[in-house]
Amino acid sequence: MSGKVGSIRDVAKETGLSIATVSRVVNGAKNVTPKTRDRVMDACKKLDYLPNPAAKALSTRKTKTVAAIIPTIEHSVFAKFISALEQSLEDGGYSLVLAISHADEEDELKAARKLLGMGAEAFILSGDAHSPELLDLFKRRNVPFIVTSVWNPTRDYPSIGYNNFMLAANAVKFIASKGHRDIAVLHGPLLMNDRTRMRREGALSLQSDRLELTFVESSLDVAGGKKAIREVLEHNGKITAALCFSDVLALGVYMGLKGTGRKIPKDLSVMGFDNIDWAEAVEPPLTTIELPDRKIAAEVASQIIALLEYGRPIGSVELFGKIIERNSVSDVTV
Amino acid sequence: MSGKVGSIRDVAKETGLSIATVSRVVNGAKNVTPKTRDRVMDACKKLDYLPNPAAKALSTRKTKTVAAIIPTIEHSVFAKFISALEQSLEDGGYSLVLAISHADEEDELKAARKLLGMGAEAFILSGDAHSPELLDLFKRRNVPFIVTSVWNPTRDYPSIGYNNFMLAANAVKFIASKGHRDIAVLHGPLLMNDRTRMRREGALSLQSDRLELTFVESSLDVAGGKKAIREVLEHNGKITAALCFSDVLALGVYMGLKGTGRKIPKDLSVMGFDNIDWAEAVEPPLTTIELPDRKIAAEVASQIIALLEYGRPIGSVELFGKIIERNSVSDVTV
DNA sequence: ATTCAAATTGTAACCGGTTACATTTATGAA
DNA sequence: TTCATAAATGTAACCGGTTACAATTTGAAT
Repeated sequence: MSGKVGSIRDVAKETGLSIATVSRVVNGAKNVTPKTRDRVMDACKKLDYLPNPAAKALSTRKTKTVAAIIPTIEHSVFAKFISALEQSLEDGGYSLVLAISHADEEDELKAARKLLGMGAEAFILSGDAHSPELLDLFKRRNVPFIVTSVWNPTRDYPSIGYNNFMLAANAVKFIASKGHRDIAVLHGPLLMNDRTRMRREGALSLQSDRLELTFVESSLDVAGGKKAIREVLEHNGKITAALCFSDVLALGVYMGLKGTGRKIPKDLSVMGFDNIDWAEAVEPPLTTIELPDRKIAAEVASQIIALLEYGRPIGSVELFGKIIERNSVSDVTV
Repeated sequence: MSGKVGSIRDVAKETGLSIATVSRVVNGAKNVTPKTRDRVMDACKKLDYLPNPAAKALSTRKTKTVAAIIPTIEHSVFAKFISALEQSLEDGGYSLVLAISHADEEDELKAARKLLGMGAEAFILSGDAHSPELLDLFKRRNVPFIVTSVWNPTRDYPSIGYNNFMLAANAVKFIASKGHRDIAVLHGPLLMNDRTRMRREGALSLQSDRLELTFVESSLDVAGGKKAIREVLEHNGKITAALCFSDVLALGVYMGLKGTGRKIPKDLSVMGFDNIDWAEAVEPPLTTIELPDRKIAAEVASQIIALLEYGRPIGSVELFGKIIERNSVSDVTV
């Protein structure tokens, strides 16, 4: 399709200079006369010259491209993360290429092969469950990668994220501190989602004879939360609070209560996870945990760039969530 | 970083064959002896060989990469679109590279330059407002592109999407058919968003002495819808229905009504746009317009591939929205 | 066994950049 | 003016694939 596009030799011919000189000015080398620089720049403009990326990548062996593989882009947490990542990478002169794994290790592996085949220089993975084959592939080819969303210092590769176990434990503690003794914990699918699993374990670690936790798994959407809260309330009338491992589930709880006569937070306290953009606008405003997704993205980008540009090794870093207290969880009314 | 990776000449050496033959088997040419094929494949596996994409792109002048520039990824409509696009392109052997324009023509132009510099062979743009410089750049370099989300057969470049003017007009007609005469129309920022502008005009075209439309602009999020509905209801008590050009605004309306004593749909009918995944789960279930975003993505992908592979020219295509009637708009109670 | 076309494999040029090294030009001190 | 040195520019090899064309092998027919 694309018609003839000017090459560096065309520019050289146009200016009467050599391709080496053209290359120098295009790459901003300092040792060129201002006069020649201008001459070349004019010719570039005139010929509409853009360096051929393939040629450049071939001779420098650098594509300035990093890959991210995420389970889905259709959840705002990931969308926000990707958006921030793209921004940070861009600022550092790198491009982001994206693939979706659908939370499937096989798909992730296939995506990684493809992205490698596109020249990705480093990888950003999500979560803590990856096929051994993928890890092996990275090791054999010496491809740097970071795992995000989770923080797990026990692995031999770097992870940047939060401690899901702690986050959930802290949320439970917060609710318990309001006097709640019977708490429903709503979460999305456990299968292939170690983030959710870690949160569940964190909550579970606080279970005791003074604190009864009822776990309900549902699809990770509003309909799931709605269905889940209705079911659990029907079977267990003592529950006074619902902890949702995702704000969309919390919205489901809001909707599930409509028409039941129960009010939030008088009859049921609800707490979310993520601090999604509408968490404050909902009625009553949702108490939730703000996750530092943009910060993770920035940290990931800066570490990857530091590695790729200066060989500085990547270290794991833990980032912390913050409870945003609004009006959806109240002291238990005796 | 990456350690030595095998090149095609290494594989040739390993097998004792020539690089041409290796290239043939790697690319699945038919005229190779099965025996040689196996020999090469084994060596590839053994040496962990992956063809260098830059070299391949350089000699074939094909990157198998298409670019999409979208205003934001943080709205589910775009996220869904991108997800579907990635899928369809992938199935056709192409990769998607993504950039975010923040609904800014300058950013869009910059992104396009960068993506061109990454070797994108075709572009997918969103909406109908683009800098002339960008259009000119594409024309000069003969880069194929499609505009999506909108359908506008008057332009000299192809667009695949829906007719926003008609969509909004139909929505207004639908609400009016239930007997409503005073309708609030809530929409996001008009600035830099021709989709919203076209919808507004479509609604406006139905304004008459029998049909009073009150337009309210707000930020495109739940908080915006909430604030907007409260304001408009305060100033105009006759309003019996709210048409929201986005489901998130509709959710804002739901929230805005809480505590005011007004009920949906008894006191206020509300209709959305998008049929977002939770539209059905909300209480009462939201009547809205389903937009064929996945279908657009599939259509866009298949046309782009047909062009890139077989030179088949791209044609504009109009896709239609569909009103999904649930329980949030009712006949006006006199 | 010989011949010849068809099938397989090899050789080498080319894609469009970068860069080490060689060459030319500019600068300034003697 | 002359020469030493530094700065600017040029030459050509190289990155790792693809592919036209040449060379070789295979196999069927005579």
